[in-house]
Amino acid sequence: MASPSTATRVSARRHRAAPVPVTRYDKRLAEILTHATEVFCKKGYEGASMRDLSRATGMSLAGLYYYFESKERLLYLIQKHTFSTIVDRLKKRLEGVTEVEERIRIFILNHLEYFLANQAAMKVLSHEDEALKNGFGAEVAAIKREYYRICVGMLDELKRERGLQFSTRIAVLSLFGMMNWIYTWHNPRIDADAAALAKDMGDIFLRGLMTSGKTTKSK
Amino acid sequence: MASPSTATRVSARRHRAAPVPVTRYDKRLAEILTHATEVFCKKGYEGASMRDLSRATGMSLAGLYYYFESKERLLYLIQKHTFSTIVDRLKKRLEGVTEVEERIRIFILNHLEYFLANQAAMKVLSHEDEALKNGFGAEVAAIKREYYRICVGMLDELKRERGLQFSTRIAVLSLFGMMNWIYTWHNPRIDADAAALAKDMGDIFLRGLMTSGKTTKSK
DNA sequence: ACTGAATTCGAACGAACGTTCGAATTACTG
DNA sequence: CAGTAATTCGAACGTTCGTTCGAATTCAGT
Repeated sequence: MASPSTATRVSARRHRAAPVPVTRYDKRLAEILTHATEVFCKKGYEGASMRDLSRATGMSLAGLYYYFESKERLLYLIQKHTFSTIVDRLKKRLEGVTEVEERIRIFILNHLEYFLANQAAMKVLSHEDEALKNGFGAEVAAIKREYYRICVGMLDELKRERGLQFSTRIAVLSLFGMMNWIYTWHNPRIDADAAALAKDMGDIFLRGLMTSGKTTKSK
Repeated sequence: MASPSTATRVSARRHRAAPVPVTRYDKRLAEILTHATEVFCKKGYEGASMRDLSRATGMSLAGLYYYFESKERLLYLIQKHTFSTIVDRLKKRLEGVTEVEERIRIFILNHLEYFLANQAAMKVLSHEDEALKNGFGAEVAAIKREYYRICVGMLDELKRERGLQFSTRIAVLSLFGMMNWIYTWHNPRIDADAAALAKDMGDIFLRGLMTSGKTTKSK
């Protein structure tokens, strides 16, 4: 029998950093995902055809369907992998860091670094947000919610710790807006790198919040 | 002979607030644009079919082509009209206002008010940014550049007047990010209105810039 | 070198796409 | 009310879409 095509297997288990077999299948799938990401980025999910993907990957139209069962599932695989990776990296970076402001700075830096290093994937993630139908969309939305809540937690802590007053929801979503909008304008030839951008945006955002207290500075 | 279909006419002249004839043609076109905006917003430009538009407007598939010669030109009409309107309103509101900070506040308020009052149109404008091919895209891009430059001018003035230090480009694009991202999250049932949002975002942004002097953080 | 499983392919499917065209209908003017 | 222009439509066009399927090819283990 052939045709796995569910692409859920990805070489069996994933828990507890096993050697990770990285079968032929996995490598090929990863290649396809990379090329597909580029195409989706350039033409949009709806605007990209399976024939475009076939051309970009060098694989026949029918051959692609050995690796995933539908175009929508392909987008799901890209989004799921991209978002999971960024969340995982964030958690690793936050380990052991307790100071609130530094945690928020790390959050911003992690986001922007990954964003710029994987521009195509992040554009697909941001731009094709609503492209997945009910079934597939739910799982990606769950990861997004987790990511969102991490940021909410940080800002709530900052608020409590320094007695500030602002709407956490608006603040978080404003921050996401600043960062995610990058995919519409960032030009690696003229714009600064992730670290510099993270500093600038972090300055604007944090200083903006920090002077928002109703309390007069008592010190 | 029939079929204007260029849709450039829009009842002849437009300069100098004439009575504006508002012909039958103009009214019908405006109706179609409204419905089309809704459809593009819901399904995306590529994802929306001419048959979807036919259903939404109640007009036959062929009938639509009496008002515009292609789907792309329809998107162009929507974007051009939306963007021109927001720029016009901004200029009117800025007349006579000289204080820098107030001008920036007006800029933010104008943007958010129009954004929330015309959510569908603004989402189509933001989201389908790259959908127009060379010919059509250039004109919309020109309006966008003008809008962008207005904001750059304000921030440069703020910078000079108060002796601040920050990258105008990053600041402007961060502000646009904050504001434009709204289309991905704003829920009229739970979120505040434009005025409140403009205040919150204006506070974060302006205070963030204002304390951006050379001064190091005071611990 | 042989063999069964894993991978790839050419060719085709029906459906949906954007667009066209001549005829039919509706609205306006005299 | 007639006649002309403005508007709308049904039906079809050629293309391209996502997907399928059986056969062909390549790979891994003996």
